[in-house]
Amino acid sequence: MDNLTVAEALYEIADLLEFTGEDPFKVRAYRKAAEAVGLLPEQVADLAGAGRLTRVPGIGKAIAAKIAELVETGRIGYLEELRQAVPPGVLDLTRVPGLGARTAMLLYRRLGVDSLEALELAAREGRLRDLPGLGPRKEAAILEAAARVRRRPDRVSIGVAAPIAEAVVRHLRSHPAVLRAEVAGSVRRRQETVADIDVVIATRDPAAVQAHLDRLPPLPRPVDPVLVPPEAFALTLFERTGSAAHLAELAGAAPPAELAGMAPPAAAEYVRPYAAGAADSPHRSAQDSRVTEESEAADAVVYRTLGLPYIPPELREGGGEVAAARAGRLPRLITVADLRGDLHVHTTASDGTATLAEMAEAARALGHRYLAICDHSQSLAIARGLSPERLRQHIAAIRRLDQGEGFRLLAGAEVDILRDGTLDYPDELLAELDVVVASLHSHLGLPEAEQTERLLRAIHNPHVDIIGHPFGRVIGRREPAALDFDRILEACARTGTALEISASPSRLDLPDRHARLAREAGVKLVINTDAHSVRELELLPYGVGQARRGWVEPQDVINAMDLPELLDWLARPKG
DNA sequence: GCCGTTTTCGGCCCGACTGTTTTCAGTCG
Repeated sequence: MDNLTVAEALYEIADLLEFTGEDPFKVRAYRKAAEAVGLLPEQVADLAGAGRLTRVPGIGKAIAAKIAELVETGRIGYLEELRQAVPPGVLDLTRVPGLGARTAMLLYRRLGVDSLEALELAAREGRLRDLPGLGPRKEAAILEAAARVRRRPDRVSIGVAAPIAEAVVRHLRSHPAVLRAEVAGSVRRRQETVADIDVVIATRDPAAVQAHLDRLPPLPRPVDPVLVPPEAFALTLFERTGSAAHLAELAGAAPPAELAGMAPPAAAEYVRPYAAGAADSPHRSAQDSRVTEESEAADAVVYRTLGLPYIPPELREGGGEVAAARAGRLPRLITVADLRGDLHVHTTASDGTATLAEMAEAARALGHRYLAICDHSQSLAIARGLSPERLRQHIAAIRRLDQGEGFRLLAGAEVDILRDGTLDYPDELLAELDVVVASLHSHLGLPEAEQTERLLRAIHNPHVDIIGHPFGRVIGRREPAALDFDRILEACARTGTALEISASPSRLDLPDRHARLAREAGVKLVINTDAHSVRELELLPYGVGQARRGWVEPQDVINAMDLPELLDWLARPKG
C-alpha cells in the first residue's frame, strides 16, 4: 500500500467530516495527517508494521489505528460509515459558490437534495427560502450559481492535467510496441485549464498498445488516445494539437492543395528512438533548449512542408501566429532555462511550510542565482502576516543567511494593498527591502473604477517593484477583480512597475491574453512561483507556459536577468 | 483529532462579508 493511497483516504475522511458537522479542528487534524503521510520519505506501511506511526508529527493514536487498519485490511470502517452518511451528490453541492458543507447537509436532510439538478429544482420551486439560515435572496443566489456551475464545462487546471498526461506517456513508452507517444491538444498548448488529455501514439501493433492502455489505473481525467502508424504520426500530432483556430488560420494562409496533398514523409524521419531523459536534463543552456525544442517536435516537419518556421504549440491559438510566422516575426519565446531565480516565495515566518534556510537551499539546488523572500504583511492575519518588528527581524535573518557564492538571497515582502490603495507597511520600512511585491488579497469584489484606482495607487508607490497575481483570481474558484487593464498597463509602463505571472497552477495570473498586452505595452513581467513549500519552487514551468502563450520573450522578464542586471533594475528610480 | 504541558485540557491561523438575523451563522480565503 503506497503512501498516496493512505493520504487520499485521510483526505476523504476530512472532507466527509466537514459535512457531518464535526469540529473544524478535527477536520484539520485529518488534513494535516494526510499531508504528513504524503510528504513522508519512507513507506507508511513499514511504519505501521513497526508500530512507529505516532512518531510522525500530525499522527496520533486515533489516526495511527486507522492507517494500520487500512494497511492490514485494505479498508477503514470509519471511512465507509462516513460514505454512507454523505452521498456523493451532496459533496457535489459545494461546487456552488456560497454553498458550504453545512448548508449542503441541511438541504440533504430536510429536502433530500442530493445533486445539482435537485438543488436547482428545489430552488426554482421556492423550497429553499424556508430553511433556517436561508431566505429569498440566498435562494436566488444559489439558483443562479448552481446553473452557472452546471453549465461550466468540467475542466481541470493544467497543473493537474499535465502530470497525468506525462505519466500516461511514460507508461506508454515503456511498451515495446509503442514507437512514439506524445501529448497533444490543450495540454501541449499549455492552456490554463483542460477538459481531456489528448495523446498520439505511433505503433504497428494497435491491439497490443490498446491492451497496454487498458491496464492504466483509473485516472481522474479522461484520456483520449489516438493510435496511428508511424508514417502518420507527425501529421496526426499536428492536427490533434490544434487549436481549431490555429488550423483554420493555417488553412487560410496556405494553399489548400499544399495542406491536403502533403505527402506522408518517410517514416524514418519521425521514428527516432528516445534517448532516455535527454529532454529532461536540467543542465541545458537556454540556447540549447530553443534549438532542441524545435528538433524534438515531431510536427516541425509539417511547418517545414508549408514553408513556415516552426510555430511552438503555445502560440497555436489563431491569434495571428501564422501571419507572424510568414512575416518572420514570431517571438523568441521564453523558456524555463532562461529564468535565473524566483522573486516571490514564502517561509514559515508567515504561511509557508519550509524555513528560510530550507527554501534558500532548495532554490540553490534548483540552480537559481537568486531568491527573494516575500512573506505576507501584517493585515493578512490568516497567513500570520509579519508586523513591522517581525519583518525587521526577518530582514536581518535573510541578510545573515545571504553568504553564498553565486547565489543571492534578497529581502522582500508581499505587501497587502489595503482597501484605499495604500500599502500595509510604511514607506520607510519598504525602503529597507530589496524587492516589494504588492498584492490584492481582500475586497476583490470592488467595482471596476474603485478597484482600478486602488491598484493604480499601489503602482505609483515609489517602492513597489512588482504587482503580485494582479487579478487575484483563483481558477475555477474566484473570479478576477474588475480592472481597467489599459490604465494599469499605462501606469506600469510609466512607473517601471512589473506585473507578475504567478506560476501557481491555481492562479496563472496574469492570464495569457493580459501577458501579451503587457508585453506589447512595454511593461516588464516576472514569472514567480509564490511557493509556500520547497516542492512548489518547481512550479515555474507552468508560469513559463502561460508566458509563452502570451508571446513573452526573455527580455520582457525581469527574472530572466542575471543578478547584476536585476539589481540595477531594482535600483531604478520610479517615474 | 493532535499536541504540549506552567500535562490530561484547552488551544489549534482570523477577519471580512453576506444574508439572515435582532445578535448571528455560514462561507470564504
